[in-house]
Formats: sequence, structure tokens, C-alpha cells
Amino acid sequence: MHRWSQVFIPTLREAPADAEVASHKLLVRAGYIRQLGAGIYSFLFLGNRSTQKIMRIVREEMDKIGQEFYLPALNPREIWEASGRWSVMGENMFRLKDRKGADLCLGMTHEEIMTDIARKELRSYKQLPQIWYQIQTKFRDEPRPKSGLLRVRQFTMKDSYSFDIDAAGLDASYQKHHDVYCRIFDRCGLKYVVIDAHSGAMGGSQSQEFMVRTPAGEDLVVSCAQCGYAANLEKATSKLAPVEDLQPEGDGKPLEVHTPGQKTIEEVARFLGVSPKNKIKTLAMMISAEEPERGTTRIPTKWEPGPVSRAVVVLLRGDHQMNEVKLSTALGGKDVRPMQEEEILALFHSPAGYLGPLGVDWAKNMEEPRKPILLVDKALEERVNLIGGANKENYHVKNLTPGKTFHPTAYVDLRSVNAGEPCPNCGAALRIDTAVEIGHIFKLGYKYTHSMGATVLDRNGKEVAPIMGSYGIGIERILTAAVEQNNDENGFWLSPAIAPFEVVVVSTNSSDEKIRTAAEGIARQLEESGYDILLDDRDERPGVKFKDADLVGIPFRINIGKKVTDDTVEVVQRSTLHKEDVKISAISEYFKRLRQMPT
RNA sequence: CGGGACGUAGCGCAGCCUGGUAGCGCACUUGCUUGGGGUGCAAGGGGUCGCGAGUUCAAAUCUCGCCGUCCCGACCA
Repeated sequence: MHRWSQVFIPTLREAPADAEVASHKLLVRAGYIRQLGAGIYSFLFLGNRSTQKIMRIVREEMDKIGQEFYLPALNPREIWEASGRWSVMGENMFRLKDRKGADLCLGMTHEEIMTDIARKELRSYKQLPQIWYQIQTKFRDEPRPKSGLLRVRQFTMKDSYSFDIDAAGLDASYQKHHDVYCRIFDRCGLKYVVIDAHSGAMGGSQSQEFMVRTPAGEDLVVSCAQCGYAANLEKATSKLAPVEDLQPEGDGKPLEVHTPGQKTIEEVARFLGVSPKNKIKTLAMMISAEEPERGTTRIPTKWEPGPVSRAVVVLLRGDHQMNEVKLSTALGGKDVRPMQEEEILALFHSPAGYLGPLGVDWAKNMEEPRKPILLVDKALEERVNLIGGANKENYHVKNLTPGKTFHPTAYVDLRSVNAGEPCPNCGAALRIDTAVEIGHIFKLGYKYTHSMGATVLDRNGKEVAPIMGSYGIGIERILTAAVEQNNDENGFWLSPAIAPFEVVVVSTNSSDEKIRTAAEGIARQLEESGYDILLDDRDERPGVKFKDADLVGIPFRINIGKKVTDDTVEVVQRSTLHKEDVKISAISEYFKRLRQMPT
């Protein structure tokens, strides 16, 4: 049993001026954490108890499907060179030198180290599948740490890696992680959604993120309340209401119209008396055609113009917005930037405001090198008689039909979904929320086993690379997300499973002998029944103790006051502030029942 | 990396413009008081005013440089 009078719980009446989001303010005020530097936090007594409990849950569940390792956070450069990520990780990786001048880094993730063990030790398909996990400190030199514990430079991650002989095996390992993650987050008392995430350009075939909705979140989640569809904004699609196409004008061939001074979609649409939905939005972009050099320490952080850049032109429906991540993914993960004025003139021979697809020699397909790429959003596929720029100042063109009057390099989904658009599955209105990512499961494929040369013999005696998955949970983010999800102006409340204590026993008057001994007795009794108890035995006024108890995240409180003469105490549930009188003799029984309840 | 703000006691802030004894609330210590929602009274302790230069008889205050933190953007396995 812990006595408040003897432990260190530095609660604050006021939050530091730096703190903006609820979890940051409250975790500092409740004495869970203190800041050491930008994105660097110390965990004090309560904070550590809570994260330790989270880790225990993670271990219990992960042990059902895998084996716990413990890998070094200090990594030699060579291992990261082997996968090519020494340079890819760029400035996000903390780097240092040892006394001999050798390069080292602090691990941001552990695919390399795990794959190194696999390539040295795994010999036969008979040893597969393997699921290896660890709970480890990760270091990432974030460009902008923020929001308290939400985006930090040092944090604890449960990361696991699966090795399977084939794709079916990976499917099974992936599914096991999915199910175990759900159990972990359920046990932590979180409300979360599992969303489809874009798996990036690195050959990953499937990826899902576990997200907790909160206004403090940095990610955007598109979801449907009716059918449960949920996806990252970078992946989400929507069904579109049909659009009535325009009738062809004249002979149906592209027809130039004079649109003096009309540049924006809205201006042109109004000028010509049509809807923006019948207009083409033309976006001129540039990509770098070259990957950063491997095996060097040169970190290309910025767009570098030069002969390697290549034009990419995107056509969207007039009222749609482009999603840059979708575009980048469609281009194999390359960085994209808007064209400069001179580049626009060079390609279109026209100033911006009148750009369109005609008169440019587009690449016929994605494989064709060097020629400018014309990507047309899927919402324009099958559409006819659209209006776009004429590549001539003060002129637009009618009767544009993709595939007929011009030929796209490819049709790709490139637009961002808007809230309220129909769900792609069921047609109900989609919602968009900000959310925090607490877990991520990812089918890696052969990226690391190939690049690092890990192989086993299959049943035919042939050398094959195992297929991998990687899976992560942010330990502190579970705590942070829980606080974001359950708080009010007086504090927050955690699920008993992850709260530093399950019950705080408050003696309302420590100078009253009867009250004090009753509080001691109840605390001891509950502790013997297996509960984590904090006894507030401080010589403080009741108001002070109540305020503190409400602040620090403990889900239940027992007030011991004047009613002890009646053998009665008061149990308060923090989440609802519901109060109930309970006989002292019935207190253990009462909590046995409460423990099953959601908080 | 671009834009903005801030840095004075553990926390929240004033003082700076107009240079001259470093202040307030909370917290802390001691005593009394009070005892169901941050009691009241009294007496105390605690500050390299982020760091370094410069101007000046004199710098928290003016000038320059640096560092740190936060916010917006860029970025984010």
C-alpha cells in the first residue's frame, strides 16, 4: 500500500504555459511527467506505474503469439548501411561517433537488427514461422516535437517482426498481430478504429493503423458510422454522385473559347455558365527522377532541381482537391513539388490559369522514360465534353474527353475525400476526424530479407528469403490517448488496468482518529483482496484531497468521513462522478463487481 | 528549414516602452486556526532576471550575437 504522505506526487494547480493539448497539461499537472527538453520527458512515480502496467498488458498478450527479445538501442553504422537506410533515414536519425571515430546511431526501429539475427541464425523452413518482439526505447530526431507526449524524440515502442516461409504464413502472422493488438487496446480501455493505411512505396502489400480519435491528433481518419469503413485520408475513397456531362458543341472536336482574364475554376465556370464539376483542374508538378545515392552520408533534405527532374501533370474534377500522398504513392514514393513559373511556360507554352492537356507529348505509360506524365484522376474516367485550359492565354477548350481528345499516361485515384461524401461501401455520409496512431501493423514483404541477404532452405532444399512483417505499438501513446479520451477540466481517468492505482482511499479528516483508522483498515483490506491502493493520509483539508484525487487518473475513490460511525463510506466513480454509500463490511465485494465494469 | 511568440523563484504572471532598492498570486517552512470540494491569520525561506558581449556612472530594462522552449507551415519509419 502506498501512502500519499510518503510518495512523490507533485500536482500542480496550473499547467505550464507551454502545454496546449489536454493530455500534456493534465499529465504534467497530475505529476506523471516532467519535461527535460523538446520532445524529451521524464516519467515520475505515477507516470511510470501507468506505463509499466501498459507494458505488462502488452507482454501478456504478445507472449501468446511471440517471444520477447531485447535488442540494443545503440547501433553500428554498418548494419544500417546493409539495408540502405543509413542514408534514407536522413536527419531523423540520431548519429554519433565513438572514441575511435566510428559511426553509430540510436535505433529508430529494429528491422535491421532483427533481420541480422535472422540471416545469421535461421537456416530452415522448419524454424519458421517466428515472431520476435521487444519493448525498447526508440530515438527519432523529429523535425518538430509537439503536443507533450504525442510527438517526442525518445519513446518506448513494442515492436515485433515476423518471419514466414510464404505469403500465406505472413497472412497468418499479420492476423495474429491484428487480433492481439485489439485485445491489448481493449484491455487498456481505449476506443479505437482500425484503418487501412497506405503501405507506401516500399513493396508492402497491406498495412493497418490503430487510431484513437482526438482533436489533438495529427492524422486524418475517414470513417463511416454505418458500415464501419475506415481509412487513412491518404487511402480513403468515396462514391461520387453521378454528374451530368455537357452536350458536345459544334462538331464535337475540341473547341477553343475566349475567356479573357478568367483564370480560376470558379471564374471560368461562371463565365461559361457551367458547373465546376464539368471543368478540368490542371495541376503542374515536378518530381525528382532519381533516388538518393546509397551508401553515402549525403542527406538530400530538399528538392534539388536539375536535369533529373520530370514533369507530372495531374487532372482533377474542377471541384476536387489533390492528395499529395496519393500522388507520391502513384509515382513510386517520389517527392513532388509544384512547378515553377518558367517550368510551366517551358512545358505548356502558356501562363498558369489556362493550362490543359492538349498539345503536349505525354508519356504513353508509366514505364516510358523522360516524357511528361499525365495522370488523370479516376473521377474523370468515362467523363465527356469537359472544359479545360487551352494552353493559350485567355482561352479555354470545350469538348475535352479523356482517352479520346487526349491520352492520359494513367488513371489514378488522386483526390482527397471530403466529409459528407458517400461511403464507398454503403453510401452513408463519411466523417473525417483527427486521430492519434497507437499501433501499426505492416506486411513488409522481402525488403529486408532481400537487401540483407537472409535466406533459409525450403522443403525442396532451395534457398529462399523469408517474408517479413513488422508491427509496432507506442507505449506512451496509449497513456496519452487514454488521457485525451477521458478528461474534464478537473483531471482525467484511466481504466483500472492501466491506472497507477485502482482506488484512492481518502480520509477526509486525518486528525479524526476514527476516520483515520477506518481508512487504514479499508485500504489494507482492499490491498489484501488484490487491489492497487493509494491511501491519502495527508493532513490536508478534504477539498484539497478531492481535487488531487480527481486530477491524477485513478478510476475509483473511497471517501471516509463522518458516516464511519454508521459503518458507511462513499465510493466515487471518477468517470461519472457517481457517488454511492457502501457498508464497510461490503467494500471488497463491491469492488469485485465494479472491477468488471467499464470505466 | 521558413514564419511567429516567449524566456524574471517550483508553477502562473507583472516590471522592460521612459535604465537607478526585483515584485504579485499559488506552492514551500514555522505557529495558531479550520476540517466534505484548493480554510483563515501571522511570521519566514527561496531569484546567476536564459547565456555572452556591448552602450552607460549605472542594465531585468537599451544594442548585437548565441542558446532554449512553444505555436503555424514544411516534414513525419
